[in-house]
Amino acid sequence: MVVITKDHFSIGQICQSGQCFRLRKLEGTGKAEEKYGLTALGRYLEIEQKEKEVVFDCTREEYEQVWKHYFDLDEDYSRIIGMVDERDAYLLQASAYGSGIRILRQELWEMIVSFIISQQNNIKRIQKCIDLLCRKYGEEKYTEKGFCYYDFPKPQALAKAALEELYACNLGYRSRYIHDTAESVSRGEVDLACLQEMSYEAAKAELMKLRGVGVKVAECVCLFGLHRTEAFPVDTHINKVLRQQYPQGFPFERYKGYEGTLQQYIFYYDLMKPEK
DNA sequence: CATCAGGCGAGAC
DNA sequence: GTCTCGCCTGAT
Repeated sequence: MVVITKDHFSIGQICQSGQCFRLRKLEGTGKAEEKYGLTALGRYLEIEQKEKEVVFDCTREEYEQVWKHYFDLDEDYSRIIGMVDERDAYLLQASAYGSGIRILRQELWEMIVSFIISQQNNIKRIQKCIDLLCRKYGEEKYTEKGFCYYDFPKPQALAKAALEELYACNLGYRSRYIHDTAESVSRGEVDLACLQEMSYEAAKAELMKLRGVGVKVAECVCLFGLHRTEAFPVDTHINKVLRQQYPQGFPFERYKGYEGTLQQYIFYYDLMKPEK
């Protein structure tokens, strides 16, 4: 057990922010007891959200070596929120509302597949699709306590899948995209290892060579899979907010390097705030 | 029944 | 280069 007491860190908000589709609230836990399960990096982790602290069910060593980095706990998010223009009432409200969100450092390949699936789709169904893919094509593993979980499938495993089988995973027309993208990556036509070293624009262009990856998906992959926090994915929610709240244009210049973090606050606020 | 969910690709111009 | 359209599928 590792107990973390840190500002701007809410597992519940991260879970609902829709950046990680394999962080789930465990059934049967309510307001009094909020427990979450996360499958990532070939591991399974249980996390409990308490009033002012987050409890990781792992050793101090695993926390220091793996999860601290994964949850971006070295970044000071109060500094980012503090950058918000005092006169920008909307952004002040949005960033305060989702102040416990962090930009996770997730796995690149998983992000590519997950955000291809996300297009014209809703979070619930996206999670279901990913569950099915993991069960069918991911490696089956067990925790020390005997809990069964599945790794995210490798590119080669998905490239081998028949198109009909992908349709059976509820992917719909995205089946073709997943199939072709898995082939491109497993053949090395797009080298994922190189992306880390590339500039943001170059990495984005490289990702867009993959079928089913357009501007929006590429930006999500850059933000969540490469931790390029300058990426600012514009989807239907963000588009609506930009039209309604920023008819003169969003002040991107002011927030250079942190656009993606603000995008998450705006997205989450628009998605979650009561009575729209 | 129509519309929408964190869009994209193909084709027309 | 920009614009339009069709697309799997489940929820409302």
